[in-house]
This record gives sequence, C-alpha cells and structure tokens, in this order.
Amino acid sequence: MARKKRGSGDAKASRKPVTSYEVAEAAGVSQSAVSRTFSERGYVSQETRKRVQAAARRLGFKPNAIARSLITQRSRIIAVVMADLHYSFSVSILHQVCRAVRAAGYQALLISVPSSEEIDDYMPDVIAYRVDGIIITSALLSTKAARLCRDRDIPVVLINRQVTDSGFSSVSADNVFAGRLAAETLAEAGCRRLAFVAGLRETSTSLDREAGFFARAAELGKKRPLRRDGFFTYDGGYRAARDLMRLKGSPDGIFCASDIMAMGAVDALRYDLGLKVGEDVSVIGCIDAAEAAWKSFELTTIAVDSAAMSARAVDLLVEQIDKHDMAPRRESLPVRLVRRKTVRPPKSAASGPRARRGEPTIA
Amino acid sequence: MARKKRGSGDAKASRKPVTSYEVAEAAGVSQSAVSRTFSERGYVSQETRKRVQAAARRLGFKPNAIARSLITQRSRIIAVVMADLHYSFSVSILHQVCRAVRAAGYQALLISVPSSEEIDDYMPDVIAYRVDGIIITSALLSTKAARLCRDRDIPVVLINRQVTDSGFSSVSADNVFAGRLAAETLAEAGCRRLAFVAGLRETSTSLDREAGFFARAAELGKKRPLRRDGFFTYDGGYRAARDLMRLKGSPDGIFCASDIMAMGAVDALRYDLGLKVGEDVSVIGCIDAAEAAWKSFELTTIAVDSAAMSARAVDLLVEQIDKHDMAPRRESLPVRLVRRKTVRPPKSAASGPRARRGEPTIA
DNA sequence: CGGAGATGTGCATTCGAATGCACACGATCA
DNA sequence: TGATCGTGTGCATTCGAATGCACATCTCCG
Repeated sequence: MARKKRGSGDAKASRKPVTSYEVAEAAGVSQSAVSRTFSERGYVSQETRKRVQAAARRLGFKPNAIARSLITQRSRIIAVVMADLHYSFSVSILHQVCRAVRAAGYQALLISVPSSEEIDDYMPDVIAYRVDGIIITSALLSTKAARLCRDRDIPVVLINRQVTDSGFSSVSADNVFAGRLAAETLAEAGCRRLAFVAGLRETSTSLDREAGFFARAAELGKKRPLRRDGFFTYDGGYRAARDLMRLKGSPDGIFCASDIMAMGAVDALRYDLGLKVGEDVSVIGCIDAAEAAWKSFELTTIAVDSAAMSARAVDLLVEQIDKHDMAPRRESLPVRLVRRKTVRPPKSAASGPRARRGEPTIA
Repeated sequence: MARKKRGSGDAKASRKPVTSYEVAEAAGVSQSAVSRTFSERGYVSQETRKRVQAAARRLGFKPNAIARSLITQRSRIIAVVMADLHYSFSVSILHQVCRAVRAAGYQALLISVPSSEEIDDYMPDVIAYRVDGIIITSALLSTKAARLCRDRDIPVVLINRQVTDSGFSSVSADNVFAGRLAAETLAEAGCRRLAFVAGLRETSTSLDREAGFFARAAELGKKRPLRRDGFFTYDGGYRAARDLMRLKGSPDGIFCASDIMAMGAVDALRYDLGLKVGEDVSVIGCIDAAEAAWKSFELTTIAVDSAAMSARAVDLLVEQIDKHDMAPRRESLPVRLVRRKTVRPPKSAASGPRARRGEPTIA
C-alpha cells in the first residue's frame, strides 16, 4: 500500500513529472549538479554532465520552467497583445513575432483584445504571470495601462503603433513616407483629385500615412485631398469609396490606409459604380497583404515588411529586458511601392516599356 | 545603506512586485490570510478579507501566478498550437480559442509551427511550462508527440483535425456532410462533370470532405469526380482549376476543400480561362471565410462555425483537465450551405423567385 | 614547498503562494 | 455542563530549480 519511490518500477506510467532530485538520485549526484547541468552555469565536470544527461534522458526529465522562473525572477514569457482583427496580415505578424520570441528563448503568451476594448482589463493576467515584456500589435495602450507597465518596470514594444506621451519603444513602417509615396504615385499617374481613406482615427499608423499623403499632395500642388474613414475593414473601404464618388468633384486617385480597405474600395468602384479601376480611377493600398496579389485585385500598394518589423520588435524588447535602463527607441522601417494594376502607369511611360503586354485590366 | 523594508517609503518606485507577506504585514494578518483571501478557499472573515483587499489595493498586489502554479501543480496555461497559415480563417479560430481559454480562467501560450514542420520540436517548450492542456489547430500531431502527451498525461483536443490512431478528443466540422452537401448542390445546379480540389493529403479535414463529396456524387449517379491537390493555398487552387479545365472532359462543377483555394479557382476560371463562374462553371468552397462574401467573389460555400468550434474545443479540454480519466470524444459540428453567386441556382428554380433581380454575375 | 587560482561538488537556503494541521472561539444541543 | 460543530487564524511546510557558500581537489608558478 505504501507509495513506492517514484521512477523505480514502471518507467512509462509515471503520472507526475520527474524532478531534478530524482535525476540526481539516479545519476548518483546532488540536485545542484543536475541544476548546473541544465542551466549551464557554474562548474560541472564532463563526467558528471554526461551522467546527469543520461539519467535525465532515461527518466524523461525536463526542467520545470515554472519553478525556474520563481527563483530566477524571470518568467521567460513575453505577452503578445493583439486586437482581434481577422486579417491575414495580422496572422502574418503574429506568426513572425511568435517565431522571433521563440528564437530569443522566450515563450509567447497570446492576449487577444477585442478591437473595441482597451487593454486595461487584460493587464491583470499579464501582471499575474510576471511576463518579462510585452509586444503590442494593432491594439491600443491606454495611459492607465502604460502607467502600470512603467510602475512595474515591464518593457513594452509597440508594433506599428505609437503612444505619443509614453516613453515606450516602437517599431513601425515608415508610414509618413508611405503616404508621400502614395501621393507621388497617384500624381505621376495623372490623377487630378486625390482622396484618402483612413483606418481608425486613433491609430498612428493611419494618422502618419494621412500626414505624409496630405503633405506630399500639397507639395505637388494638388488640392487638399478628400477624406473618409474606412475603419480598416473591407466594408468600410467599400462604403468610403462609394461615398467619395458621389461627391461633386469626386476623386480619380484614392489612397487607402490598408489593403483590405483598398480591396473594398476597388470592389465598390468596379461593381457598384461600374468604373474601370486603373483607368478611370486609381487606387493604392498599403501593407501588401497576400490578397493584394490575387488576380481579382492586383492591387498596387505600399509594401510593409512584416517579418522585419516583427523581428526588430522582438530584438528591441529582449534588449530592454536584458539591460533594464535602456532609453526607449522608435524605429521605422523602409517601405516600397509595389506596382500592380490598380494605378495607371506613369504618363511619361505611357507608350514606353512598362505598357507592353496587353494583359487584362481589372474591369 | 541598509536596504529598507520595501513598501514603506516611496509608494510608486517599487521595483520588485509586492508579495503576499508584504500585504499581510500591512494588513496586520498572516500570509495565510492573504492567500485565502485571493484563492477563495478556506475560511476568511469578512473583516479580514476587507482589510487584506484594502492593503492589496494600496500596495498594488497581484498574486504571482508562477508561484501559485508551483504549489498547486496547475499552470493554468493552455498551449495553442497552430501552423503558420496566414489566412483570415486561422486568425479567426485563434482569437476565438484565445477568448474561450481566457473565459475558462486559463492563459494561452501560442506555439506557431511552420506548416512544413511537425510539432515534435515544440514539445519541450510545452512540457517545460507544464501546460495543463493543448489545443491543436491546423497542425499535425506526430505519433511521437502523441505518445509524449499520453505518457505525461496532458489532455489534447484537436480542432478540425483527427489523428486516426490516437485516443484524443477532437472537434471538427461535419466535413463528410460538407462534402455531400457540395456534391448535391452542384448536381442540383445541373453540373454534369464534377471535380474536387483537395487541401493537404494528410489532413482529415480534406479527406473527409473528399469522401463525402465522392460518396454523394456516386449516389447521384455522377461519374467519379476528377481530383487535384490545391494545398489549401490560393495559388494551389488557381493551378488546380487551370489544370482541370485543360483535361478532355473538363468539369463544370468544382468543389474546393477551402475558400482560399476556391477563390484561386474562381480567378483562374474567369481571368485565365475567360469562363463565366456561376454560368459556365460552378465553384463551391468550404468554410465561409470573410473574403468569400466580398463582391469580387460572392462565393457559394459550405459554412463552418469557427466560434462554435473553438468554444467547444476549449470546453472539452477544460473538462478533461478537471476530470482526468475522461474518455476521448470526437464531436462534429453542423455545417450549412451559403448560397452566393458562384453556383448556378437550382434548375427547378431557374425562372422562380430566386433568379429575380438582374444583379451582375461574376465575369 | 606553499600559496594563488581554477575547477568541481554538495549543503542549505531562496523564490511566493497554498495548505494541512493545531488551536481558539462561539454557537448549539443533549 | 460538556461535547460537538462550524468558523477563523497562524505556523510551518511544500512545490522544484537556482545559487551563495564552504569545502575539496588539482594545477601552476615563484
């Protein structure tokens, strides 16, 4: 009836995980030696290490990360906070962040925040698990949550978002330049009247793209572009485009702050209004999501490198976790124009090499 | 120079998190009382509880989940394993799983597995953090990993995947019925020659849809449908459709095992082959992803309820975590046809109420 | 030869919350 | 009156790995 010392008899049926003490006993050393073997700190002789590793393998031992966290005061967990935007671009970011986090020796705790809500309600979880750092993508950091992080000294890096007041690091695309590039591209295509479809009002992503777009438009001598909100959704983009075209002095060049909205806009223009996108009206998106390349759209867009952004964000975060007193940095990554079919080629090249093959335009 | 007792002087600048002992001292009670107040077990008088809560609030105390895990032997963490498919449907599932996990009082540790890799390399992480359970979506569970989970007694629930040998629980759409429904819908639309575009060979999702489709096609007296692999990608679907149409005896009704492939197929048919989808050829997808409703596609599809699937999967998992000796269950959720524009309306209703308004067909 | 330094080992303590146990108090009932 | 039960509290221990310290060795060099 007496509970036999675990690990002796039935090798497989061990219910509870093996501990370092059991490995120590099996290897004929102290628990410290086992710990040193796995944590790779302190001195362990080759001989001992071998014995410990053999015993560990035999028993199926994996150090308990929870116990380790308790004593080291590092959970090696990074909270990844993401709004519940169901776009392929957001998954893309997510997977890449996740991979970078793992590569840096951490785990990703995913916090999904409804896009309508603020992050505040989710902070207790983050704090309870004593995460070593937080990556925030496509979600809002309230000032209250920001103060919490600062008080508790939890490093934060924002992806493609900035909080004006806070001294947090961020990694973004060069959104201002993206806007400038869009304005320039549309102007070169001969567009006379420009329009901007914004995402969500509070996001720096949308705001910066707008600022760049408006500034460059002005520099190029264009009238102040028209403007509609598109809420970063397909439907929002659809409606925005339809509304814009109903104005007197409707635009012939539309820059959307995201590809999804641009696709909505393209569909409104071609199916609702019967216009030829890339001829009657030019549309340019931003991000270069996977869908932008689909034959149905062949969307001209300003490409953002999600992999680079994710990797850089995790790098920055880990650096801040390591040296705690680092000054926050704001980095921005280059963007580039991807020419496809929704913007007329530049006038100068109208009969040049660019207009060669008679590929079908989107109708 | 002596380190002053923390928490007395500067309230805000506390670097290290507050512990239950500090709260106990501040409230003039023992650490046990603090623990009982927060774990909501054992006896605590109203009076004490109030005092503890007040002190906790004052000091900004949150119980350390890591320390708690160590003693309770429950991490309250669920690993969510997902292949890196960058589709809106996968985010959708992910967010919903995440929400359900949180609602059940757990946290989600996200494990992103490249779709080409097996889960094996990621098991050590899962084991190290002593997760209480695993949810696997759109990823493969190798037999080795399966054995690991069984040995360590870690409950697993698969979403939309099944591992034939393993005794693990799973929650899927009724994929066989989805296939049957697709066959029926195409037959009713008057299609003579059917074809199936599969996803990935190893996935039960694709296999079951295929089985149902072929079975029902046979019952309806159709010739054995043609078949191509589409790898669950847009490009795969595009190529599959193009290839299928080049065959002698090309199909006029195509069922794709996912919407993304169906969209690829639609684009190949209309742009590459110049066919009218919904007239010359009918296409039906599966899942009802957000993009399926876009004007550019208006894809007829078999809808799968991702929210229900996610919620059910988490329910099942939590149940298994609570009572450990539960028999594995395999559940399947109903699917339903969403008629849009890529399948001709049933012949019987050709001049009936369904063919009313002259809305544009996809060209 | 003797001391400095590098290397290797184990003991005992630590991290922070949970909990079994002993104990104290008050109410209830025989 | 005293036995019993329901509450409420604190002490001491526990979870599992990391680590400071004391204590070996062993090597090297003056």
